[in-house]
Amino acid sequence: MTEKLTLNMNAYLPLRDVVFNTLREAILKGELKPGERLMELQLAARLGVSRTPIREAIRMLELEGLAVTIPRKGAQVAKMTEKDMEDVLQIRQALDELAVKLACDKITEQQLRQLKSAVRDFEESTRSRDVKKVAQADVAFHDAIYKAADNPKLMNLLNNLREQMYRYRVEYLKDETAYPTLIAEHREIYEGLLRRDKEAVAQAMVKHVMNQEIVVKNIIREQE
Amino acid sequence: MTEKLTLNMNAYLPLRDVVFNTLREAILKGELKPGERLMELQLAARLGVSRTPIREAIRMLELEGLAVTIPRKGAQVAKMTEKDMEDVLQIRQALDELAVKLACDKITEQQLRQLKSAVRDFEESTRSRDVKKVAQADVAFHDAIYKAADNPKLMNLLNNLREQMYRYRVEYLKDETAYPTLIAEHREIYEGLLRRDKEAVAQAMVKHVMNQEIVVKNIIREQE
DNA sequence: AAATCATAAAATGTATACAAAATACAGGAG
DNA sequence: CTCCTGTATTTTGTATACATTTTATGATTT
Repeated sequence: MTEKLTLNMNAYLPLRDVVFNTLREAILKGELKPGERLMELQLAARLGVSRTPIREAIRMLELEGLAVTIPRKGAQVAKMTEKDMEDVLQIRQALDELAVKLACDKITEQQLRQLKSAVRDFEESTRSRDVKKVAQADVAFHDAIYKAADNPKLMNLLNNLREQMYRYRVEYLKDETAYPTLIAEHREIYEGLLRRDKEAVAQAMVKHVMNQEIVVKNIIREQE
Repeated sequence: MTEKLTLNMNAYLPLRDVVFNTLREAILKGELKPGERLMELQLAARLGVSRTPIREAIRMLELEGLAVTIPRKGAQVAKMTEKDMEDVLQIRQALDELAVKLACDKITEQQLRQLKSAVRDFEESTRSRDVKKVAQADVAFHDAIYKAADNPKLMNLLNNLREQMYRYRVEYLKDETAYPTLIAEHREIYEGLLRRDKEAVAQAMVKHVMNQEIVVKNIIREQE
């Protein structure tokens, strides 16, 4: 529990949002560890604000599944067991399949071009050896598909699910031997969308998520 | 905006939770209408509490998608357009399909018996002509499947999606001519699970949700 | 009559104070 | 030494006060 947290003071955004973003980042980066208590007074002192915005930010973290609070006992950073991860990945698989199927019907020519360059950017990023960059490029690829699916609620859910496994995903992307497979899968998905071959893209996406599942589960097992 | 709201004072539950439940009910029952502003001071006065628990309850309503807040402008009851409803139903379809497939693998003998009686209860409820009862029995049927799927996060999501269309669902269940179809579909799903025929249950469930989609969309169109 | 601006009223944002509950801790009993 | 138990401390829950922003009002101008 280091003294790292600092607010990214954006004059106008309500403090609860600034605090929320700060805590969210800290949780995703692992600075606040799973199971760690989120004590209002302490956080308030560290961030130099009152308890009010802290409390509201915590309610918002619950919304994202990043914190769990027990009445009159306080909040802690959400823990994630292997089973939890399996559960999340099952859902992601179903929703990613849905997203790519919807995208198949609705994607525009322009969005196809954007997706193509996202595929290319991802390939390039893997050559940079910068895991953070790789992760970002991967997010961009999937976001392009989500946008094409034209279902904001679905996009929201998927972003949220992705966030819940962020920490493990970063670990996952450190394994450079996986890059060729990932690149190939991205290409396959892109080409399926280009041909608007719904069955093919659905299958490719399911495979893509399934591969992640296997690796991520291994990572969790190793950690224990 | 009637003076209806009253707190169900449960001595121990934090006020934010009591307020949350109260407002949630009011929104689902239609006492607080889509687009209506949720003003803290006013709600606080009506419910006889301070603004603090109101504010936290509003944050929690956002979590459920029942309220939307704009910084420095306040919260309002979430509106739902036909497109929103379509989006929700697409997601529901995918996740209900997932749930029933998972249930196919995991459902126990005991849970099968419970599901059977849920099917029977639903049939009986339709004879009662009490829409509220019918809705409850329908919820019980689906919950039995969700429980069998053994994925709490999935159950959570599905309950949440169901909640978001509660008002329309009740309208939907007022149409008695739909009952025979519903009963037949429930039976079909149950029998598929009994045979553990994954393809059959998935198909039956997709059909079931699709039928709802058609009817609910008609209802929305009529309202406009 | 419509538009604009100044001012007043009301609403949200934040901090703080006090109450109630949970936790930690020390001392004593067994 | 372990287990209670009661007290002190910490933490959460709630109300309230004040600051800031938004919204409403109404007079004034065109």
